[in-house]
Amino acid sequence: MDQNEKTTEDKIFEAASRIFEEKGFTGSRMQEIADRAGINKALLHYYFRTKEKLFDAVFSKLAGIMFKKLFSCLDNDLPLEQKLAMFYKEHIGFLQKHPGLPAFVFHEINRNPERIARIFSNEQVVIMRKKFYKQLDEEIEAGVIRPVDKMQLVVNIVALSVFPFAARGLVSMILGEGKMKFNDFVEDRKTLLPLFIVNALRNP
Amino acid sequence: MDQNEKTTEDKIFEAASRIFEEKGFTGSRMQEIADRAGINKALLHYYFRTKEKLFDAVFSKLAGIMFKKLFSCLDNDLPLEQKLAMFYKEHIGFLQKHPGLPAFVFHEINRNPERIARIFSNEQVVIMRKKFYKQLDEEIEAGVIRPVDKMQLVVNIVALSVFPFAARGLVSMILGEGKMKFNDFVEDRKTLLPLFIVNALRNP
DNA sequence: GTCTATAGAAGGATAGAC
DNA sequence: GTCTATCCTTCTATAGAC
Repeated sequence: MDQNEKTTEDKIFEAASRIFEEKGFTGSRMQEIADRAGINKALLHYYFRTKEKLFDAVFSKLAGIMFKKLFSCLDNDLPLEQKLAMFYKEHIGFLQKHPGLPAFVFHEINRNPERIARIFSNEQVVIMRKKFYKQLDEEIEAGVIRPVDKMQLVVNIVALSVFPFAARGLVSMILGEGKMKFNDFVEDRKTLLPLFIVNALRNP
Repeated sequence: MDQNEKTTEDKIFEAASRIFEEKGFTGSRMQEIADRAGINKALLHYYFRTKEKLFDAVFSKLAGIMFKKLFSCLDNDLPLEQKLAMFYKEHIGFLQKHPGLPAFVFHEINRNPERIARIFSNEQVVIMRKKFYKQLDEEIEAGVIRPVDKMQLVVNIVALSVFPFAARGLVSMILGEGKMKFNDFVEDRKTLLPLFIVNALRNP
């Protein structure tokens, strides 16, 4: 396929992804999606019968990307310290490319909690958790880190990378004008956060 | 005023707060607000001419409550360790009573960044920051904690209390069914997080 | 597959009686 | 202040020509 010859379906899907991610389901208009895709409304309905179905397709894709990235960043055989360094580098890098994703996903999950269950097969979580918990247990056993509640730790780790993006309107404002300051701020976190966590876990 | 004799304006305001917080501006319907308030649509417009104005009133109030609480929790003369213990106890306690507030505020700020500037006078932030930064500098000077980027630390502290609420649909799902598990989970954080932060800041 | 035109429903807002 | 009735715009969705 030629690079510049996207199918109409792809153009629609990309347009819808941007609009939905930016404005949410209820804030988005089919007309605006059609305009951005460079076609008319009727064609939207020809490809994806309803707004709901179009949204479903987009949300599944975007939420899928987000979770897949999260898990893949934690799924390797590095020792904890390197794993954290790798995680924050990769994960914050990903979020820099999709800064609106967390707030979008969180908002839409609140609007319709059932939706997520379809996408987010618990198996992925269970497997990832099992593996990562095992690693933590071993490092606790070996005395590398102090004993901790593992679920709480996972939430802490993720919170520290995701939160600034979920709240980026606020964080940006406090940091001062311009996208650049926000980007520098999260860039720094790629190296600061692994240290922060490792320190928090160090045995006394 | 009698306890059971709320004014109509109050009934509208309370109904609107619940609906807007749950569904956001674009997802909320004036009809639904009227129904919950036990009146009809026309009366909504009599009190708050437009949906936009009604939303403005609600958002200012709710966002104001959220920030005021955040700042007041950090504004005391306790030494760092006690301050953190107090902060998480108070702040998580507050969020337990308003679990939908963070996602709501973050979403609406993205939808309309100018709105927040009107509410969120930078003065509050500047004053709070100055005072808290001074305390951190003193504790660094005294060797109680290691040198850190203070802005990054503030974001970390807030991220750890707020994130589980912003993402509570997800966190709840991972924890398993039922509100109770989520509530237990965040309840534990009131005592775990101060330790986590203090450890992360300890001098080697 | 793609368009124009339009049906049909929903939602915000107002007029006017009481 | 509060209600009923209704206007008018906006939006999703479809019909039908090409």
